[in-house]
Amino acid sequence: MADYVTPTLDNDAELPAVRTLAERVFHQLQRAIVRGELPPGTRITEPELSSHYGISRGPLREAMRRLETYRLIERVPHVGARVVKLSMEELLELFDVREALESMAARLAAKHMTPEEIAGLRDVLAVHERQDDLASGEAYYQREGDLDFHYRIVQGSHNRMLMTILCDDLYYLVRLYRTQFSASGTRPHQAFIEHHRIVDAIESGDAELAELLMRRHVSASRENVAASYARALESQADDAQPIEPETSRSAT
Amino acid sequence: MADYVTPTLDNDAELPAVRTLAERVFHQLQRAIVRGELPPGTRITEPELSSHYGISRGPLREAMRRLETYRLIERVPHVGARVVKLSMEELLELFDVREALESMAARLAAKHMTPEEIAGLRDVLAVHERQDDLASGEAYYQREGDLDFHYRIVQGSHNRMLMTILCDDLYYLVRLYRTQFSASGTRPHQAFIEHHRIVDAIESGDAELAELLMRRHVSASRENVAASYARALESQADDAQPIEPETSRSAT
DNA sequence: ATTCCTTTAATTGTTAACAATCCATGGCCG
DNA sequence: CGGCCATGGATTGTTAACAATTAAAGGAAT
Repeated sequence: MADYVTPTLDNDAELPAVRTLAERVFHQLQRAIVRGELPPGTRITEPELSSHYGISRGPLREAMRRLETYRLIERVPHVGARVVKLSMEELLELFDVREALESMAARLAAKHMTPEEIAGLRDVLAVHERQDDLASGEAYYQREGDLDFHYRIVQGSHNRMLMTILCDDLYYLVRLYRTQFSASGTRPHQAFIEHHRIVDAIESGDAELAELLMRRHVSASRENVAASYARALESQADDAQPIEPETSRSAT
Repeated sequence: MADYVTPTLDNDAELPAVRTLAERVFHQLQRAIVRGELPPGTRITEPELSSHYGISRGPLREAMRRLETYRLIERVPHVGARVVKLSMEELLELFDVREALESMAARLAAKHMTPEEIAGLRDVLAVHERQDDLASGEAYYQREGDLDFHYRIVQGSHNRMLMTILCDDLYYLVRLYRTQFSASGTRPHQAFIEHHRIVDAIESGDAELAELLMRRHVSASRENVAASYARALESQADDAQPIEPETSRSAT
């Protein structure tokens, strides 16, 4: 619950020292969901999973409850659980939350970040630039780097509650969105420029500016996603596939 | 997990239709903690509590895990759980988070709130005013009303994720802080004025202004708490009682 | 007397069996 | 032929016993 995830790619070595069966299975299930091995909407049944992972239902239920708190699955009493099915509306809502929290984080980071932390942030930017030179097409790793950048600023806020909400509670959800909507990681170059400006503002201790820039940065990212989604909808309208009935009640 | 708590005082009738033992015990424990019947730092031991509530350890563990997600208790694997002990630093951190999220909520509310919702908001203000006339000393219920005001605006944002985080995840924590720091509910009149201005901005659809005013409102509340805490520390310095050693590492 | 180790009691983690609830299938009646 | 009710299977909720880990108490050696 309080392990402040470090997002340095997901290496198989499960570093967070798993001390219990429930923890181990939680990590395995979490990875399976985020990677898409358990597609959204999949029914999760306790006997099946417990036998699959070779544990009994007790620890499995504990793992499931934890998945529920991270909003990766949804449970209904006496009925069951399913892998969460994300909608574009919810993704845009998440962007609003991130805009509010991360701009606050940038403001606080400008006040509280240490010189060492700022140096580390510059290093991250340097790595991005190098990767951008090598393979500007390989947007996947670069997006992981984007996460890294954002999380370092959150850490720099020195606000534990902010860290918990952004880097702990919402971490898996952000990654799940990324895989489910196939991570339309466009506008990488513009993002770089914005990152640099944010760091400059933080380094000069200009809290107001850092906040404003981060706010615009997240907002621009939101609009970018919304636009590319609208485009996808249009081009989809030409094809045969209509939207499946379950999601057709979206326009509330 | 998704029951959008209605904060209309805590009547004993447990309305959220408790369908399971774990749920019932969760509510009982939650209330006991928020009311201070289980003081901060109290060790929670499973055999003791399960026998006290007349259930077995299974459902109790589920209730405890839920308490953990609401940050009302803290667990350490193989060791145990304790009721969370709040510090002033964390309270101020919580205010920063609320400032970020609630100002965003006000902005969205100005865009999305329906006339009916706005009318309901005005009703809440009217009730406050009446209570203020009758008993301006009775700050307790009035503070509950303050919660009601804030939560209606969050509902008005029509952003489910915002609602979940503010009205669900952070709800109990806010109430716990209120009891633990004995709810220094000062400056009620000024708060009324600010509430009115916020509603005016929302009604006229001025998102920018609503956001700014809510931001200042929460920020002022934060400064008020910080100031009265500093005052309390001063007057305490004269008395015999020094701060207990555990919290003396506060000035980081 | 203090430090280290051993042992022991208590608590948490885990398991498997039991009970209650839900959902779907199939038959019955209108 | 369609809708309602009963029945069966499966799944979740709950329980109690078992295993593993931890922290503390007590004794031996330096």
